[in-house]
Amino acid sequence: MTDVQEIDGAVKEGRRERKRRQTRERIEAAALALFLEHGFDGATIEDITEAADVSKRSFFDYFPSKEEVVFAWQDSFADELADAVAAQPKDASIVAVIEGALTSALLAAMADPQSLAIGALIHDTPVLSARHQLKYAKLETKLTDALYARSGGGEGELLRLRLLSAIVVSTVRIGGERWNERPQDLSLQEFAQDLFRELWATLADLGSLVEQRSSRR
Amino acid sequence: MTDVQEIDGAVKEGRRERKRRQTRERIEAAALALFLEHGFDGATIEDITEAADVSKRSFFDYFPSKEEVVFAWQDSFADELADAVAAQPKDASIVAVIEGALTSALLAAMADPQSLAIGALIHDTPVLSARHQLKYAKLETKLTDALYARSGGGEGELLRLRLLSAIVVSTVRIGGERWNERPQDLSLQEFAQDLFRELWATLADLGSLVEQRSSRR
DNA sequence: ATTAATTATTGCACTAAACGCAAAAATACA
DNA sequence: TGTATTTTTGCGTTTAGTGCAATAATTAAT
Repeated sequence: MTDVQEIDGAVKEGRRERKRRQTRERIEAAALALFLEHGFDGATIEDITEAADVSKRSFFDYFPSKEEVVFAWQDSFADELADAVAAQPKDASIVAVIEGALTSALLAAMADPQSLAIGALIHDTPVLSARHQLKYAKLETKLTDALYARSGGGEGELLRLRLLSAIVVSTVRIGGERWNERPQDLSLQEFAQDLFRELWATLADLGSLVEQRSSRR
Repeated sequence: MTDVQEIDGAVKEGRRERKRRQTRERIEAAALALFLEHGFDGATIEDITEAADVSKRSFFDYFPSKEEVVFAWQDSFADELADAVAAQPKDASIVAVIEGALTSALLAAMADPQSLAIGALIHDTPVLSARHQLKYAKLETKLTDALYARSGGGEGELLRLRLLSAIVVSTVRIGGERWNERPQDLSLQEFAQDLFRELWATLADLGSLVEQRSSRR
């Protein structure tokens, strides 16, 4: 008789997969702990592999670089956001879609209590900051794709959706920065509400400013 | 008799400063040429220093890292933009200020014929892409500061200006990507005009969308 | 259970980036 | 000319990251 097999249509993880996942988690945990204690540059890969009890060489079998360990935990955010966009009611306006999807994705992502400490680590490690910005760029393209797939307009729509995505992602980024800086007297949910309120208000103001301008011509 | 001295209040560069500048330029030119020929990773610092005829160690006396050579040439853009913002007429609307300042700063920056090739280099070198995003982040804060200094509103204005800056910088970034991708049948000036027209139109649309939404409540 | 095929882990050697330090060379100045 | 200052260099060291081949663990087949 073979080991473990399908149960509900999906293949269950055997010893191999399980061990691999455990090792990966061990490395990740050791790395984050050391980074938070000694800073990103203050912890070498050897320190990490020693703490996780694997060879230095194996580290690179699990993560392509030292930086990636830091960002691995939030790799799924963009996909979750895209799913949340697709899950919004079909007749909702684009504004409502964004606010709904973003809020739910954000609440899910910020559930991790470590996220604040990691945010601080990223904030004061230049190379991590740079890498972090890339995340936002990817998030932006994913969001654009999700919105485009939704309201399947023509190609002319693409630039606008791209701009809209950029605006939304920027809002998230700026909101994140504020959230990390300020003493939080608000719940995350309230915070997100306020942030979006401010965003929509700003857009409304800008919109009317622009209207004035073009009508004056 | 001493060497060279003041002429119009400013100290002129002596042999030392001149040589240092020349060496810096030599390294920069050699590096860019090699990067464009063999890719960023395909050219080692030794290759560069050999071509520039300086010791490997000296490289780091001029540039803190290999990456910085690529970005050194555009270090001044953010400052030029800030200056351009300050130089706009006092009574201009914020929309006009941004369009005017951005256009003039962009035209100046894109004058360098190498900028396109460098853009391509950055585009397909992940570590450079990441670093490049940081540039936009810095640009954003500088723009926010410049706008804030201009229309010296209260602190409540800050978040809005930050959002606006983010929107504008995103527009520039997306525009830059388009500019690099597409075959350019337009002059940069026309291109910038079209881009801003699209931005303002998008903002106007969004603005009215948001108005509808909040009035429906 | 034994064996064969996969896959994971490791050790070792190697390249290249980046830093510290002190000697040597170039430059400025008196 | 001589002396102080700054620049350049050489050398050694650390660390990230890769390639490769040997070894160990796991799975699958007989």
